[in-house]
Amino acid sequence: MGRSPCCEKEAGLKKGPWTPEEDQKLLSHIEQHGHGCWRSLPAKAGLRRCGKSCRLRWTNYLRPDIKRGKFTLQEEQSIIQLHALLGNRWSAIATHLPKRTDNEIKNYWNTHLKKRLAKMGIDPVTHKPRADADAGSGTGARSRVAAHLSHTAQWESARLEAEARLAREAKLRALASPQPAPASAASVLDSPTSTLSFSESALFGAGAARTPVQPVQSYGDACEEQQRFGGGGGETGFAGSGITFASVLLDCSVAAGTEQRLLKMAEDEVGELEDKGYWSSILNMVNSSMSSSLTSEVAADDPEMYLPAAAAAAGEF
DNA sequence: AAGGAGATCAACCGCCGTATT
DNA sequence: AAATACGGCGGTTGATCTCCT
Repeated sequence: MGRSPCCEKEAGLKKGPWTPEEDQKLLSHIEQHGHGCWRSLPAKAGLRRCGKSCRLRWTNYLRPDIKRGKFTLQEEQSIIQLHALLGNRWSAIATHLPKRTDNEIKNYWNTHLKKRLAKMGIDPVTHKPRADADAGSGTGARSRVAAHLSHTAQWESARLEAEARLAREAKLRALASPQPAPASAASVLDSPTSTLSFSESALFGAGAARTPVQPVQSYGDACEEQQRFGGGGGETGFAGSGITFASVLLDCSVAAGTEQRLLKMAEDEVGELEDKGYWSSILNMVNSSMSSSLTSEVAADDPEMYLPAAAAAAGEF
């Protein structure tokens, strides 16, 4: 025998949109008793819904700490950056967007951002410029940026490796230290809908508070730039997200004190690159390409100058 | 004003990892 | 160790809304 069921499966449960009456029942029940076991909640609350439906309604709509309405530019930037870093891990992305649900972010990505990136010539899945987006481009800055983009595949594999490594380390740390993470830290890191563990959140920097990602370079600028170049020019937009992607990755490594290992890993990953300046050189390239057309808030030429900013920003990530 | 097309978003579905027995 | 429940996640659907002709 496995675990005993907390409630029996029931036929004839209601589906579809929730009525205000149902919302009220669910809301008042949770306010009074908490949700407890979702499976048994509908019966207790007098609802003819399955527990799953109740949980979804609560987490995506009824929770008081949910922000609704239009996404701000900064939120858009954060989503794009985080998507480049994490892929379709909506709950993980939601962890870094206070008061936004994973469902809302997912919907916004699918209906708005994906299309916008595609319009800018960026593949929304890989965050790399589409092959056809280069056709007809010829300006110096854009060519230079395009030349740098071959590194993105290396970035991608290095990123995945780094993520896995940091997750492993976080898990080991959690196992090594018997005392649980402070409740405050855990709670700040939780998103309204995500149950992402503290150890997983540690991916983004040990002890980092959960605040929105502070973009180093404005996605808005990239959009403007894209408009200036016209619809086909995706490279600039990509460079815009690329530099923040770089900063995000560096932020993680600096904050977690793993930059040396990350550098080593990157070297292994990109065999043809020989020295530890790999990440710095990428940053340099991206920065220099950006500096030709965009005003960057980071040191454009010297990656060493960039690092303190990254370390400072790590606290925000 | 009517109808069609596209956009939006709440909700469902199926799968997976973890907890429990 | 195996079986099962449960909660959570990401993908998808379909009802509704908005815009265009």
